[in-house]
Amino acid sequence: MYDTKQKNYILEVLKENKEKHLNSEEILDLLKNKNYKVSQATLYRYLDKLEETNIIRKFTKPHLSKACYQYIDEKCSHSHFHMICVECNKLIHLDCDLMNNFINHIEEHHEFKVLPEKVVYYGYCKECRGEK
Amino acid sequence: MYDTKQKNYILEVLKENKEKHLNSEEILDLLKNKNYKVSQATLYRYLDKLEETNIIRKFTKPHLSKACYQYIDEKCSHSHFHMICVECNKLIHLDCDLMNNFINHIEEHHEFKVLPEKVVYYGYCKECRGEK
DNA sequence: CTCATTGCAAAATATTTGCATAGTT
DNA sequence: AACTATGCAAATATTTTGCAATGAG
Repeated sequence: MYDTKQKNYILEVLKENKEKHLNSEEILDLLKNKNYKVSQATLYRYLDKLEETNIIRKFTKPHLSKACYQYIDEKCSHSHFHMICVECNKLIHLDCDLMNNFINHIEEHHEFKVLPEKVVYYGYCKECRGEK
Repeated sequence: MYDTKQKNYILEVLKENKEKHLNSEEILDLLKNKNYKVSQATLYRYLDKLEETNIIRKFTKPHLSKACYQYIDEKCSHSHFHMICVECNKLIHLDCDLMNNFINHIEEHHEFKVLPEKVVYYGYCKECRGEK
């Protein structure tokens, strides 16, 4: 696989936004903001390769039409759950000590190995609960 | 919402395949096999309604382009959660006090009201873990 | 020089929508 | 009769592909 500026641009933007779930459009916007010229086709082609080689993670959610992508940082990516507000669609990261207790309990007592990175809780965020 | 044959056809097929994740095409095929005439538009429109009212669950997976749908069996009316094996696609019901505590903890300490019926844990079941 | 990569536009895929007709209450 | 649901085809949204031109090694 040849090393090209387009690939470096894409990786740069993904690394700078480790904490976010970016869809293709958002990535293209971020690239444009930096005056990096990358076509949509190139982006999709490279995202596929990055996912295959486990450098990024691809997310699809039932209520979102676009797929999202996130750079995998061993330090943080594996250690949190995601919560999505069904009202405002906000994505919230849940960092919680109890989480690991819970995962371990399921593994030990219910014989199921939960993949934490795939956990998404749907519900109502602070703001949207207040509005009701 | 009026009661129509198309809706009954769709529900019938979904109920008969409770254990499976069906995509729109598969549902249309099953309908066709029974000589039930339902258009694609009607199917999508009714699937949306069924999901909104929590009669079926919609799944999207990063490696599948089409969404999948599954009837939620109401025979277990008590509160429980779902686990799905990413290897064999098996759906497992999880009845766990710790889980309820955890959900309550999130509500109290992380200010997010989780919708329990939408909780799905992805991971590896007993059998599929053994194979590795 | 060879072959991978890119960009463009067109195609493919999946889902949604407008509208006239049919069906339900 | 009033109003919802359906089917068709067209529209939309997202992603993928063919192909000629460009760039990397």
